[in-house]
Amino acid sequence: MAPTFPPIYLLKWNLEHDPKELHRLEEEIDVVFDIKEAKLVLGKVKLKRRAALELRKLGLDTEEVVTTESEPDTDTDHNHHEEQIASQIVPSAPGNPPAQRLAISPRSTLRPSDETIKVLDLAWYTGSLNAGKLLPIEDYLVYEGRIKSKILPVKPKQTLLPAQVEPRRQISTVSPTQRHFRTGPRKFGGNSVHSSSQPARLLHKTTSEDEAYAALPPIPKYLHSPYSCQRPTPLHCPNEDFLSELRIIKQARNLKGDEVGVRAYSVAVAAIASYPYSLTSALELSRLPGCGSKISKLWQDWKTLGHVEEADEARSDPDLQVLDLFWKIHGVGEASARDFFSKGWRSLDDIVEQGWDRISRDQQIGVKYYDEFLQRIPREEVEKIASVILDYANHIRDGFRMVICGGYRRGKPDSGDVDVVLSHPNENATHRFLVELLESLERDEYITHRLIVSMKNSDRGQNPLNWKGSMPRSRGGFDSLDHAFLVWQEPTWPSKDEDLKGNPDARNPNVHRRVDIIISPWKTAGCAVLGWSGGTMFERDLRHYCKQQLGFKFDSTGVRRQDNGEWVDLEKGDGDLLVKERRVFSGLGLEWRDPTERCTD
DNA sequence: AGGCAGCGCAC
DNA sequence: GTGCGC
DNA sequence: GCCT
Repeated sequence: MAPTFPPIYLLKWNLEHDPKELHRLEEEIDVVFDIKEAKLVLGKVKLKRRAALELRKLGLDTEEVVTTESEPDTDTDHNHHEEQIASQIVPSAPGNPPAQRLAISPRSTLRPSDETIKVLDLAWYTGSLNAGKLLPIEDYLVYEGRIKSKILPVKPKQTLLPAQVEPRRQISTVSPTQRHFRTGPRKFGGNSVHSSSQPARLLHKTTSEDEAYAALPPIPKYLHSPYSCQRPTPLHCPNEDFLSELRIIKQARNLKGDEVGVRAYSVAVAAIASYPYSLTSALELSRLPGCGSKISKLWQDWKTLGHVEEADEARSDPDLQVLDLFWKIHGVGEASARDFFSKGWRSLDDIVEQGWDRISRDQQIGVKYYDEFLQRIPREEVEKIASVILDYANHIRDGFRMVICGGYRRGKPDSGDVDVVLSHPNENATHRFLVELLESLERDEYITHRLIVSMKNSDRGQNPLNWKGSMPRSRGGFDSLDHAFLVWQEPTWPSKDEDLKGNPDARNPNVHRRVDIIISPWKTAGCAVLGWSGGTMFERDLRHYCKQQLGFKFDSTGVRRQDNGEWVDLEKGDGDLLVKERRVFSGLGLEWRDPTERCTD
């Protein structure tokens, strides 16, 4: 006789890429869909940390219960939730084997703080089925957590079923003559709990639409995620020509002030950029996250007509060309570009002649070095600049570590600016350091302008305690990082001495470059590196993922809880900056992505 | 039918 | 508060 | 514009 199971909540994690199996299990096990009704949580999880993360996603903030004897109840935290997951597993129906003492430690006092939630390996379920009775849970217990607090509403969203993609209206599907094959075997997660009792059923009646779907190359599993931070997005992809069109439309929308459009096109670009096959049909495209009917229509036009109308219009619109020219001035965004345009200005000369005093200092610098800032920086020069910075840093205080981030780290052959993150294992070394570094670089004439210097972290001039009001969230730590955005120019050139002899005001011919220097406290340096390395969408989605899925707030200064702002340390332990960055990935429940796989733009 | 990242700076 | 860059 |  099959045993009767207590109410079970099934974690979708690691099952979500196999929706059929997930559905089978959900039906076979009589799962509850609200974790609060469950006595037990099952999942294909092996790691405590992962289990805790998954619970957090569901709105349960837990701390591990060490399964030795009952911990001393020093727990004064009072989380008075009346109904909660009981500490004991009480089968919900009669007829279960009486001998199963499922609770680990006998607890007579049912104080709320004793409430724990247990996460078991799915194998417990299959094993129990096979045995015809409920097995002891000890061998299968992955994680036992005491509920610290219920988090606000953290949505259990993201179901990720490819089959739920709604069939689009007939877009004459170019028959996929060219079949694609995945590069590797499908991974179901090896140890999957195959089918003991229930034979696989047909989930769908086969309509022609379904057949069209079935004929498509399978979507790589990572593309089931709507978060680009969960996908490898290489610098180059098979659909770059189409992407170029989308990027043109996106920029046109940007110049027109259509923020939402920009967002939508950015999402679509990021998804297509991570798709490893050459697209063969609009239907195929419409399966990707962020790619709906509009994007599919654009692809169809592009494929059949050879061009995309909106992109053509953008290219040939002279007003847009002017807006774009202005927009490329450092310090000029979409709003200022249109503002300039509305003043009747049509060229950089117009700005200089008619508006020089009315534009900001940043914009003046942007105009002055317009051509130079648009020149790409070869990797070699990026490295040169970075090594100067590191040398100067170490000259002030030895032991600095540096990672060159930005496009360089993503593998681009050249960059628009230079981003370096510096840190030092000694916490004190980074404090108040940026000013010193800037002064020494200025002394040797590397820096021609400071665009911004932000020092929330360190002492800002006279007022050492000025920022303390904003510190309660980061206990015993720094709240932020120091950041300088500079105009950089190599001070020497081959014929310098000669030139100066002839003319004391001889011009330095080296190109002016924009350089970001970030000084991060060691304990959050992994976050800084991560936060400064990804493409725009990667970084956006990272923040979004943290908020939606984990209830965390991520930025380059660290990870904090959303509800109370408490700092979450994901970087504990030895290791260099890159190790710390990896810890952040795993602490956030994310698969490692090499920087070269964060090219979402 | 609401949300879309979220921060610090200049102005 | 808005605009900007990241 | 797409998602939930």
